[in-house]
Amino acid sequence: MPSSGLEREGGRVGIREVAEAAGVSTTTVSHALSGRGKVSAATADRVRTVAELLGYEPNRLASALRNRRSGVLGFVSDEIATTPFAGRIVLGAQEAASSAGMTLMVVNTGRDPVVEARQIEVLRAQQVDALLYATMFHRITPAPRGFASGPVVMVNSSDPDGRSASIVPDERRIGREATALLLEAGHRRIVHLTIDEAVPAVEGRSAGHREAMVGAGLEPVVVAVEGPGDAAAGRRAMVRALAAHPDLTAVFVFNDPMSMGVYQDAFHRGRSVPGDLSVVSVDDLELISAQLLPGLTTFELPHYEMGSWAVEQAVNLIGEPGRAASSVSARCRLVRRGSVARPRD
Amino acid sequence: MPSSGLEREGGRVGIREVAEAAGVSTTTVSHALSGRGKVSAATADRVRTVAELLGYEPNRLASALRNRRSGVLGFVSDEIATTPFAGRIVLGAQEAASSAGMTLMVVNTGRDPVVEARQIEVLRAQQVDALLYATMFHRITPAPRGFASGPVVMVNSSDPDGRSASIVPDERRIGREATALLLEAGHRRIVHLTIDEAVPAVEGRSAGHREAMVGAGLEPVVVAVEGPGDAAAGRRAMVRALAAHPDLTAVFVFNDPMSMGVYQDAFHRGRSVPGDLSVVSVDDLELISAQLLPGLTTFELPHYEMGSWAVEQAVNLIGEPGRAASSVSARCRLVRRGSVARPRD
DNA sequence: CTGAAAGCGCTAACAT
DNA sequence: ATGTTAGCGCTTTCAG
Repeated sequence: MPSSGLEREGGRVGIREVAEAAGVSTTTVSHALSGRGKVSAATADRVRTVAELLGYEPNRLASALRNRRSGVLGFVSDEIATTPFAGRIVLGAQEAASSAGMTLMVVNTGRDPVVEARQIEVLRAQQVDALLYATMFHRITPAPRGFASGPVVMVNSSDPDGRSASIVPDERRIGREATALLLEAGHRRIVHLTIDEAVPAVEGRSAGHREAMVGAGLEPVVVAVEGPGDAAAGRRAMVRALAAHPDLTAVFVFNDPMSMGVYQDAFHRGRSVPGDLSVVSVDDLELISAQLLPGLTTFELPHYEMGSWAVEQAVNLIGEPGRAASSVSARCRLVRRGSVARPRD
Repeated sequence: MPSSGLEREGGRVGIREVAEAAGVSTTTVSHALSGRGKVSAATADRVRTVAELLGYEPNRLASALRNRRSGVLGFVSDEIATTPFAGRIVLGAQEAASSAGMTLMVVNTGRDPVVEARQIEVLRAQQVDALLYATMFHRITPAPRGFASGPVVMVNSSDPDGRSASIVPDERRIGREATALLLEAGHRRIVHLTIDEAVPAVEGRSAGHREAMVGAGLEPVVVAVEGPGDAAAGRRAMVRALAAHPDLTAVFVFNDPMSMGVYQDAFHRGRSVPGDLSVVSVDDLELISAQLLPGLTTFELPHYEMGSWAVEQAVNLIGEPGRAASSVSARCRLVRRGSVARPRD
């Protein structure tokens, strides 16, 4: 920050210039600045002052080359532009990396295996110390091939054979807790609106729902429509649900876009949320959940936390080859807005 | 990709191992692989084959150190987690960088000047060749201080004194074209719904709207409510607009979240979109625009294009100190969905 | 057309 | 406590 005017006396100032100006060797400068070797407090101080005065800034490339450690984490994501999910993961990763003195190098694969391979190669060439492999939707997918130079941790996806560290949302728990919320509000005629894809998010939430219903002595009813899980799917699901169960009072919806469709259907029928229909959802896409009227009560997917956990994990694993790779399910926070109430009857 | 099994004969394979295996010097390998020096076709071929066989991968850090060019672009964004905008900019930047053989190092400032300064320092220490400075909302803001080692290009924001290269959306044109669209559909009683913030997006769109209205011999009417520009603001604006102009047939809305509020208001009044009310908007946040019923006709903000343009610009500027920094306004594409129709009367 | 050698900026044995 | 020195892996004069 201080612009002493002394900076850059005819060229970039490196450790050598500092050494010269302080009247010591480069070794001493290195030691003084890193605090590693033994340097007298006096010289250390002088070196630091001189360095600051000269506006010295270490060249991390040079030290990376020497240390065989770049201080850079490779972040590969399958998709970055469609939802704010990617941003939340990146942000979490970003901030954790920053606290660990590391930086993120971000690449995107667009879910193309060829691009993925090429991008991982780029990251490897940049000597990244670890690889974060993030997917925007919870999936089970093999860990990326071709990165052997350090730990790999998967974010929002997991390895079929659980060999890589990974963190995913606890889907089943979401299902249980969402249903419990409705149950506690006094609902009995609850239906779960979802899509029929064989992915962990669908299966987990559904399983959790069934579990909670059965636990309450109720018959679970699940309406699964063809995906993708958007507002149109939500409308279709609602139509089918009401056809079969005209007296339902609450729905647990797979995700926020579908919930938006549920609201649309309710409006068209002149039924009010939450007066005539309570809804709990999953995602907390604020663009939807906070803008809907009434606000949507929904479980936040823990993208930020998954990103930061993954970085912490990766950082701990760097340099410890055989460390146990832990796989974690993250609990999801409920964001209460206005879409759940006691049933009328 | 080929796993010959010969790779890593007891350690990382570098240019030296390749040289040895091919029976030439490291110089020749370097020349052969980069195509720069003069090497006979035969040796060049042999070197390439051997390199591939050994699974050789250049260490970009080493070459960066030597070349004083890292091949890395610093990407600093003010906010990355709330909208998909950031993702689109990053994606555009990402892909352009990739085609130019460069990589992106992403940092986030959370709009905190202290964090910003620190992050830029980190980027500088990583020897990034250029800096991209992106904001998620179009603003006028001074170019970042403290980066003198290469070009800076601003994305979605511009320098008050226009010294840095920058690209922003052509807001005024959006205003003109949106209004023209409504005019062409036959509307006359049009109101512009916006917020009262002194930012280029608000002012530009509004100016364009007035221009188009005046050009059509109509009196422009603008309803600006207090921000932020969310669904609630859209509802408030709609209430005020209808109070003053009960017979309006179309609205040009500042952004998609506000348009969502406009839809909500219309539903509550039992008026249909686009039957009773046409709406044109700006953003193309697909989470909203494609999920509303009917789909929202809206101008897409050119985030992807801005990201890629910025990278191309930066790449061209690297190594050309005194090059002219161009500032550009990007035209925005209209995405037609179902929210505009001819007026009833 | 090919190779020897210097050096990018930093760190860490190994002296002193 | 401080300095000498040898590299990290690559590129590039400059000689041959």
